Amino acid sequence: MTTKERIADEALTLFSERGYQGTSVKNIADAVGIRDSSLYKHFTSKKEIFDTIVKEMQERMSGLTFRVGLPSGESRSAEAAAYGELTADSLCDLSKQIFLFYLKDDFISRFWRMAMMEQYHSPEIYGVYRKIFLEESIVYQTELFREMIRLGYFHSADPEVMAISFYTPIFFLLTKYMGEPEEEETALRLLEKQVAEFCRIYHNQKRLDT
Amino acid sequence: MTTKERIADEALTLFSERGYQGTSVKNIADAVGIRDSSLYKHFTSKKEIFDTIVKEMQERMSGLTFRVGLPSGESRSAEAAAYGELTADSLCDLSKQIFLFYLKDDFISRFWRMAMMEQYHSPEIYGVYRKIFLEESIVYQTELFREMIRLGYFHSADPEVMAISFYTPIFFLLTKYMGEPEEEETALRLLEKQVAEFCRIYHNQKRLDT
DNA sequence: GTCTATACCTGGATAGAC
DNA sequence: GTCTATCCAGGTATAGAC
Repeated sequence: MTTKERIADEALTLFSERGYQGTSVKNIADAVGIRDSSLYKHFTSKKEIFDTIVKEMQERMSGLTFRVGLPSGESRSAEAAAYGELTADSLCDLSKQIFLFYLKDDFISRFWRMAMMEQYHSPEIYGVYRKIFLEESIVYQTELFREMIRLGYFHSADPEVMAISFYTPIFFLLTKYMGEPEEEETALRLLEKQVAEFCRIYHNQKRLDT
Repeated sequence: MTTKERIADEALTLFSERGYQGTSVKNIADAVGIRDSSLYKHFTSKKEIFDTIVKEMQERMSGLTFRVGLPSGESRSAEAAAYGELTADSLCDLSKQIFLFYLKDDFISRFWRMAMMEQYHSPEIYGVYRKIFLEESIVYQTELFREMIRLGYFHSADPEVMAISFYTPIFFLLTKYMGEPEEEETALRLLEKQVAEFCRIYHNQKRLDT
């Protein structure tokens, strides 16, 4: 890890804990173990460190067609088919994986926290935050459920309603337990109950026998 | 409105737009139309202004047993009975009222925005924010659905799952459309669909005929 | 590429006249 | 209770030696 990378990394940690304005260049330099003035050999300004972090997140998110847990490169109908093979139990596991990915991935979780705090201070982070956590997930899952219904894996229903029903509890629990890692078990138990109910309502058991 | 109240009011507006640290005492004084030094005749510090706002919110929230739209003073089973009389349509109206209350009430919406940004900077606001927007709503609605199931207004189901299913879309849509007031119609349309589906799943139509 | 030293500014807060 | 004047701390950023 180069010094430049270490600066960005420590900055993200501090930004996610104290906010952008609550973090001084000296705080970052201290965390890295250099003098604040030395930091300007790597970045021209504090703002540039912030921008670099945002850019890094954008790249990670476009590289990773994650969204719902699958590697990129596959077509939506291929993904839908893969999901369709899932039993209710493994759909539950999947939701937990998504939940824990956002909660535990060092970069993502720190970025989420920072973005939540800073979304109204810069138009750029406002856009990135909303795109990733509020819009793309819903759009993507809507298309996925639409496809899965078409293929007969789920009962016929409004796919957008399904996407919102599936995603909003995950979103809520992430928001709620992001600040309380020790309550992770509680969150997972609640999530489990929600997904079980979701499956009870929408999942087409019969399709599994064909 | 006294000068002291105007200071707190303008401060809340600025805090909700730029954050606590992003707002200077001079910014607040300018908005009120006095010099920054004069402000210290009303508050001993910037922090005290912030604390006053938090306290005000706490008082509003305890005075108003709002939570789901009913005036305080009635017992839970009385409330449940009142809700039970609702048709699916009026339950939908109710959810919109809750949504619009949080979104449109000047004080609440500014406070929400500020709290979202500042939750990790002061333990006190962390507590208040989570209590109001993440915990109390769920706890309260869980008890309410439990009662309504007992009275036969809803099908038998896990009341906590119902509360989460009912509240998390509202929470998500609030988070999403808080920054985009011009998209209010979109949000209401989505909310309507969610509540209709919720009623389709859980509401006991037969009970309405008794 | 790191250091010391420093310039420059803004922000929070106080003193004291009116 | 508002003003002017002022203090002091801390923050961003630059210059120049090593």
